[in-house]
Amino acid sequence: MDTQTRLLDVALSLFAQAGYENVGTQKIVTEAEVKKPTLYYYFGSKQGLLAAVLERFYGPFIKELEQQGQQTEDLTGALEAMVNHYFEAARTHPEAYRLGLSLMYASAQSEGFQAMQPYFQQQRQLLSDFFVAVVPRHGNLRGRHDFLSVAFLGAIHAQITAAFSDEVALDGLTSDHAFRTCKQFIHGIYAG
Amino acid sequence: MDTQTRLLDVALSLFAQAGYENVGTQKIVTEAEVKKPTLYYYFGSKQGLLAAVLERFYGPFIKELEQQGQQTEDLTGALEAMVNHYFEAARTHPEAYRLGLSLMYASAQSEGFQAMQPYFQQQRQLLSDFFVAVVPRHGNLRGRHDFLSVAFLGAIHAQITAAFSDEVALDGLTSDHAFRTCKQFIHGIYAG
DNA sequence: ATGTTAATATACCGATCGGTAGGTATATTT
DNA sequence: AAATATACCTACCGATCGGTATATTAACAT
Repeated sequence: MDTQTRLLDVALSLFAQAGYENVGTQKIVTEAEVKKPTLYYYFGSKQGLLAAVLERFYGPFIKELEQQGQQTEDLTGALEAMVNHYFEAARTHPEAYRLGLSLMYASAQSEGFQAMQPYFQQQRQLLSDFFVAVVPRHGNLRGRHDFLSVAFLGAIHAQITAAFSDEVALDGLTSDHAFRTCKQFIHGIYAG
Repeated sequence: MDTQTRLLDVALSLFAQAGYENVGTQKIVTEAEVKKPTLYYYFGSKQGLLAAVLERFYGPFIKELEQQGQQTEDLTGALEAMVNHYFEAARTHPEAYRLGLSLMYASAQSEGFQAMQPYFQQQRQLLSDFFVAVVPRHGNLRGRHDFLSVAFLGAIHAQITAAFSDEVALDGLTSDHAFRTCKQFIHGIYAG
């Protein structure tokens, strides 16, 4: 494996485990078996390294999510597909997803938040656009697309966070779980 | 105002603005107009200071939440009361709430997460117990209390996070907003 | 007046932080 | 063969980190 990739892998792993601010560049290069200037040769700064780590995961993730948002005829189907997309990403790349989550909720001034913010806003915008596009077919959603996109993303994050916190219960993020999460969102708590 | 309180106020403010890991003890004592050993005289360590900051806010917060969870006859009313409790806390003590949120989603190994975890788990337990207690009156919730408590807390956090991120739109966390959040949770997206 | 304790300050510690100046071996291009 | 670019290295920087040994002051009880 080449040096760049090794640095990215190590950085992702350490950032996810201990938090971006708690991982020194020295620890990263030691574990990647290179010296410090090599890190700065490839990524320019610690921030640059974080940006590269995030782009590698969230770039493709959001691109795919965008395509699923196009399908606006079948509301239930589209929502379920999106939840599945999130769950699968969290299940197959838990470190990257966990890191992203922690950065989303970090303080607004922090380097970490600023690196993550673009991806977070893209998701919100994308979901908001989706609910707007869906309005013609579901008139009773009118004027609530912002509220709903926030609620939808919150519902997904909550389930993923819970899966993360219960040891390694990542296997719980199945398509069945996605179905229930989606159904709860659409029909409320009385729709078992 | 006495020295302890001044340290707690300054620490809360700085931790919330920049993140716990990004605030040095020197900055705290400078802003509180004391010297470093004074901080260590009262709180023993930086962690101890954080613990005291969190306890001052989340101690009373959870105690009140616990009382509201007792009322299990009126499901809708109780849920709405709890959402209102969260919203009011976030509106009146935005710094404390924001800090707590950021620590909840921090890496599990980090000092910050470990200081916040007890309060987070108490909330989850409390809500789970509530949904269990409610089952006799709402049989169709059976077996879903864990799922529902996660979803409910997620719904609340999502709305508060959104309010935090849109500049100072804290005023949006009204009882009307709480009503809508609660209704969405209970009846799903089709219940305008 | 004196001893005691609580509450501060001065001055410092070793460790680590992110980052860089400058050099070198190797491969590629001209 | 000369020039250039790539991919690393050794050795070091000033600043800041969390934390402390020790001295001093203020308040109060005896």
